[in-house]
Amino acid sequence: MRRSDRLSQIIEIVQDGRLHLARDLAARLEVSVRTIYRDVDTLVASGIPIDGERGVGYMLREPVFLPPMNLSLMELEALHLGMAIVAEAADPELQLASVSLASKIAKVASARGTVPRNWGFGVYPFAQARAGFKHMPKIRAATRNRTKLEIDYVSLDGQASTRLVRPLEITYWGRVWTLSAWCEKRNDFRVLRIDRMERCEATSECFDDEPGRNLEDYLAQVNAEMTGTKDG
Amino acid sequence: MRRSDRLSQIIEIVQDGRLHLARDLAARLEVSVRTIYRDVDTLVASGIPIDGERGVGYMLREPVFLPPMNLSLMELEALHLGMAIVAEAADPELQLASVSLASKIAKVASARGTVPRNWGFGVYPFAQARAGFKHMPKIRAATRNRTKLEIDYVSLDGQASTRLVRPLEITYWGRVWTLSAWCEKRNDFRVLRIDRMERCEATSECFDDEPGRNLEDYLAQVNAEMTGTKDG
DNA sequence: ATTCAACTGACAGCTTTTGGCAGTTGGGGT
DNA sequence: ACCCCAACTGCCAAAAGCTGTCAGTTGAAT
Repeated sequence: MRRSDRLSQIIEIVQDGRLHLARDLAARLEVSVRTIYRDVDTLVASGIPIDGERGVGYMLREPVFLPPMNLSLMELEALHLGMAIVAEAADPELQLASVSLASKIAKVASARGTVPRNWGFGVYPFAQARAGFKHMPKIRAATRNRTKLEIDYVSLDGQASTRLVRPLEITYWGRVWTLSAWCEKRNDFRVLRIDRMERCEATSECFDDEPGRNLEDYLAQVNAEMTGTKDG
Repeated sequence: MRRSDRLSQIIEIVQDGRLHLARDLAARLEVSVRTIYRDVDTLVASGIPIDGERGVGYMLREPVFLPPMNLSLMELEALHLGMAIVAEAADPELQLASVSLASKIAKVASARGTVPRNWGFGVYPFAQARAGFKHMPKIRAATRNRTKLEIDYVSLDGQASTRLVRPLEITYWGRVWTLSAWCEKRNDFRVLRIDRMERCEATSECFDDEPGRNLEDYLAQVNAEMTGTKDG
């Protein structure tokens, strides 16, 4: 058995929440006690929270260990969404857990361009991630297929409007999903909160990657705003 | 630098989505090219999706890599619940992603006692994970505090009943949450689906760890059923 | 004070990893 | 058809890391 396999095995054994003696682990894995001490050392050094107490034994503090894993973008999104929902819907204990898990993941999966970086915007603490979530499939499909959307929207100050937009990018803000779009009505870029959309219909109207109205230019504009004159 | 550290570093480097030559990696990590080839082999063998093309270079196919992590039981539960909800509520693409993520996690975090192993039972495909979820805090608390619960229950065939139970273990079946409990009415162990509970109240009545009526004996009984005479 | 079991340091022997070398393979360009 | 590039493969000796044994020390509980 390779060393690395043995290390995972130690984790698996210790994971049951009960006490384990180095002696027993040694017997089970057919190595010397000394080696177990060294292995435990290695594991602790790489962040696995094994508590050892003299005269007592070993125990894993946090009972579940997630080995390295690959996620598709979609899976990461599902995870974020799930945590967002649980954070609001479930009982306080689970809320805490989902928030802490989300932050663990966020800390770790911040590869450029995959998870939207949190710009300085305020996060809207009152919104529900679930609200208006029913529109997501349509919006996602329209964004992919480059078809325009017709949206009944109610802005935060209660103003209702109907607009035709070119969906560019869906962004998740921690608790709120937004759609960055080119608004044909205002003839400008707009960020629409998905939970404020009363109605959302796909149209048969397609749109092209017109300069000045595409995602790239939108992002460029946002970046300019962030680095340039910072005026309300 | 240890080998395992080098492996993680390779992942980190390759994660940027751009092309990398073995030669460059070798220079950066101060090892020979030969070693890089071997390392990439190791990584691919352990499931990290690195694409290598002759004459081109290396790239990571899936852009998000989750390094090893420690989760509390509660966090794992939040994750499972979140995936269960997303699997039902969201659009098809996200559904797929949440299911595949859930199975990845399940495959990996299947330590005895932490995540309930999937016995041969049928999984109820029609239920909603969210249904009856409002009872979860009470049930969880009662399970921890060893206080009995009074439950209005409607079985699958429509039979309504009110029972006093000792909550022993909450189990997640992929789409349904159940409570394994000692039922004072039937004087036997019962598995109650949480989404079929109409009402669920904590009582002030505590219970002790009586042999024959505790979790250990319940699990033993289930195990006996699984390994012994397999009769409907 | 004794016991228990986690820990530590040292050293010889063993296993794995590494670098270098000499190839092969597949794709793209000329 | 030819060449070039860079991923890949097999082989071997040297280097590095891992392991077991042994002889201790430490901290906590009894």
